[in-house]
Amino acid sequence: MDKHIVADILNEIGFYLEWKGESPFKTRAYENGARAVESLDEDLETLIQENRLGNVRGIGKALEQKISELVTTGHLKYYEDLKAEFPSGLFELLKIPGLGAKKVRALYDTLGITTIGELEYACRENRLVGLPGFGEKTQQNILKGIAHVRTGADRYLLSEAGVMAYSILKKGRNCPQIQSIQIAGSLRRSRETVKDIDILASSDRPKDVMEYFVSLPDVADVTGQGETKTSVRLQGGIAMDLRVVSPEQYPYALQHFTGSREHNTRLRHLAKSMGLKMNEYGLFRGEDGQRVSCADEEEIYQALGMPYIPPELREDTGEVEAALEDRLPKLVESGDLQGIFHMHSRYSDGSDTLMALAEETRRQGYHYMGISDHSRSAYYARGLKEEDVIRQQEEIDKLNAGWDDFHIFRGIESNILPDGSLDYPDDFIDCFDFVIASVHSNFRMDRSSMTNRILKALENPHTTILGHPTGRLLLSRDGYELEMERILEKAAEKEVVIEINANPHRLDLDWRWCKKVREMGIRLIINPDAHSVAEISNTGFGTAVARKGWCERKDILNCLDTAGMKEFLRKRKLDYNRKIL
DNA sequence: GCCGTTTTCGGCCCGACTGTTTTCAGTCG
Repeated sequence: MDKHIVADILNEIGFYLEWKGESPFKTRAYENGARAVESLDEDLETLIQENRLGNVRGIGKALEQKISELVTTGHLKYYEDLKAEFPSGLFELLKIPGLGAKKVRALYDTLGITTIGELEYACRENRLVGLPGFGEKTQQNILKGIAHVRTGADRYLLSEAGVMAYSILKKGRNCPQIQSIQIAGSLRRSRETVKDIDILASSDRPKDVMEYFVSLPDVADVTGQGETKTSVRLQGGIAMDLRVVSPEQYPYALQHFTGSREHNTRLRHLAKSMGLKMNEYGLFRGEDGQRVSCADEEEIYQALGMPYIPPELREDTGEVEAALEDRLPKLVESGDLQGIFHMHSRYSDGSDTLMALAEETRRQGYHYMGISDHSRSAYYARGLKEEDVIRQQEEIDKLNAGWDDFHIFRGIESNILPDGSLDYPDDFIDCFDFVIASVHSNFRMDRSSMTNRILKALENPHTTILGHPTGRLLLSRDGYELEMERILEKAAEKEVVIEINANPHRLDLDWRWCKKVREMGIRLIINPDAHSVAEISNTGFGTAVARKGWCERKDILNCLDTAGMKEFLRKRKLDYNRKIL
């Protein structure tokens, strides 16, 4: 059972318990449990089988038992009994911004509302006005909220949100009252999708700054405005929060608003145990309330007895413990990448020539690129027939002869056919320097068939890289069902490299798995999956994923220099030829 | 319901903003 479903059910239980007037700490325990499950970086079923679920922070005996029952049997009696006490639909109402358990209950108790449709009707009939705790404004906001929920756009790709955020940031830098300004929140942590944009600024004149922002043409609607915080919705539909603090408060506020909430909660607990109080305005000594002076985030972490934790790691997945024990990874950086693989040219479905791709890649400071157009069965993408491959390789050889500081590797993105075989016969496929094996068809196989299909591709000695391992498209398509642990074990055994596909719609492998992959000694490669010159810069999103996945330079194959990469690929082919002899 | 160098009971992170209220509950992050 998918962990997101389990988390939803725990949240739903929390909602019912709150409704019933249970202890707020108990309802929070369910919500914390839901978050803990949501952010697991291991397979839930494995954790249960190995009896390790109870070790997860936030999951105690009771939740362990309930989650186990739910996952192993597909049912949870406690939940089903509880749910039966309530009309269906109530939980859906929580999706509307501004509605929580208390207000939903009030709507039900007074007007009998159980669905979003009924709620909308009641608002249009003006029935909410006059209810205790409700008024004209609340009713309007609920209608707006319903409209927004119906658009379905509650999350945005990192790339999309990033573009909008940078545009705002740029304008903010033109505001003379602003001293410092920076993107915070999940965007700064490079989450693959974000719900909103958080911008933090420092100024001695916060009011002017607020006014400057709400008057920007990007702002479609102001949803809240206070002395230090303004909330707006931008033209593109995404919500943005702007916080303004004083220059002295800025480092603390940056740390605070970068989050994650879970990371900050951990830090505040730790601070408390050290006799300190921590909030967005500072780190304060308990005895005299004096601020511990910190010039930047680094000094805040130092004051808490640990080295600086980069934003990408601040997800409460062990980074605080690692920092305290001084075993944080030295994260890979964009400048560490020496070259990029997985590029499509006009030979298949790319829009630029080999020459154009090579020139731009070289211009961006890389020393090599790996061309991998689609293989022959990819009709939809004009996959290469054998004679096309030969033609392309001749062109590559010619181009390579013209450079001494750049190299094009000759590869292919081979479809993994439904039976797990690759797309060209063995005696032909040997002509490539590398092969990226990817699934592009028959996504709806059952878990075990899909796993076996990919395992077979990994067994194939020609497979150098496993491309976009889950096939997910963020916000539109879940990845195919597969047993990732078995895939990874096989990749480790066969020394197959796992791709971090940097296309912002994919970001696949997910960062939550990357940590495990590197612990297993498997190498990852950050690939743009570029179909044009413009998409070469996607690579940066892949680097962000690698950083979120705790990866160091040594974990990433394309940190090898040209000679190292040539040697790596040559050795793999040698090993293969030895095996077939 | 969870958790623990204050450890098996007794706490549980912290603050901003809104809308309704006339001092604060609810929601959000």
